[in-house]
Amino acid sequence: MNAVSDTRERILDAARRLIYARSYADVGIAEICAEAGVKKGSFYHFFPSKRDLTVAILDATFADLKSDLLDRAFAADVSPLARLRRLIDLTVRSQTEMHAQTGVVPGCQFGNLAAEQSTQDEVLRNKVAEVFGRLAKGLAATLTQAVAEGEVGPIDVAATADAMLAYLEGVVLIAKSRNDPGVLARLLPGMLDIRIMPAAS
Amino acid sequence: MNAVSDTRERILDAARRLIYARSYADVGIAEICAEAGVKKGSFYHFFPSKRDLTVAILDATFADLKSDLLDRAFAADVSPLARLRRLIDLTVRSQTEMHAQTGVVPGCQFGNLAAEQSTQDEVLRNKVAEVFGRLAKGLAATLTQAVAEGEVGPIDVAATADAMLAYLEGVVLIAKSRNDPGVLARLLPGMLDIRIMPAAS
DNA sequence: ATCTTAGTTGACCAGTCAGTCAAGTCAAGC
DNA sequence: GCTTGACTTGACTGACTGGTCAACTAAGAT
Repeated sequence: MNAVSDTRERILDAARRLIYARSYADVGIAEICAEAGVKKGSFYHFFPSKRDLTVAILDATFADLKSDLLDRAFAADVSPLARLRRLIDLTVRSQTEMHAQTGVVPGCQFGNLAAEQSTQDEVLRNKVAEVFGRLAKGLAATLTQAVAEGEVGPIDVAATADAMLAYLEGVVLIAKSRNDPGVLARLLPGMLDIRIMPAAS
Repeated sequence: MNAVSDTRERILDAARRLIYARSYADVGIAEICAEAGVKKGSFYHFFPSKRDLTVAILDATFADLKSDLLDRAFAADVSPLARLRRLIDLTVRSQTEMHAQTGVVPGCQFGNLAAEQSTQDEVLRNKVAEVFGRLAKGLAATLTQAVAEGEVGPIDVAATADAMLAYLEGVVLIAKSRNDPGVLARLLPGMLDIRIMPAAS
């Protein structure tokens, strides 16, 4: 037995791959264990339940998304709007690559789970909402800078961030339903023009 | 035995309600039958498989959406843009009502299924894509009129229709993940400002 | 050497899954 | 009355579900 076991990590990775490629309900514990090369009892040693595993997946997925895509997109070497452009490019590239490798547009892990589980599992719904909140916050921070730098006129920053996130999720979903990554390249740049104005008072 | 059996209809209605409230995978044939008041053998008399049932659900759902919402929204008594506004209002109202009745924002039946099944069931993916295509087509027809009547400047009509649909789906998904119908009222009107320009040539 | 603890296993549990099928019922048509 | 076809049932199939648990293993500490 190794000094540090990597079993938990193997389970998490296997589950992430399988669930992302298919869906939460379609992937069972037995399959995850087979993929990770462990037995079920080990699974339950590390994760009290399937739901707990999924919460851990969401955290790990967000952490990876942040280091692999968001931090790159939002690096301050370019203007705020250029960062949003870069976010779009990286997203298009990511989904396109996955399509090239697997034959399917997998969609967004968070959006997929939200659509599938929100009405049935309050813990998972809340967790996804939390992740969505973080994503929107990152967008809002960039928009705030864009406004301060005069790249963007006066807008409701929080609402615009939410709207951009919604648009991103929607475009990814349509691309997934058509299994055509070309949809992303065609529609996602439109995200840059989304503006929600402050309410008239 | 009645001259005309309503069993098929009862099965379809029961399945629609259950799957819309939860998810495709979370609702089993046994439960659908119990809800419809029939036995499993009857189910398989009318539907060869769960997937076939779901295709029928998509058709019935679209037909109802068309008569209950789309036809009203797109009635020609107002200008094209006003029709889009009406579509937004009706959508907000519909999801808000369902939230009031059930405590959850159920999202879009088509989007939910796309997210859950697209990578696993090619038949269902295709069917949803087809329905999305019809929805986009309706939007495109209205946009074409808006352009013709000078309400909207020159745009890529098909792309703008797709973008609007994507935005609608995304907003509904965010509202579902937050279980807050207020998101719809706040963000959905932004759909009116979405424009995808013709590619520069 | 013994104890402790983290990790692992295999067998089990009760329930559920989509689908199958022989047999039965009923109403309409001849 | 008999036949037919639409519809319905109850029991079944083999597989699978998330989760449980007693027993075991191995490494580190004492």
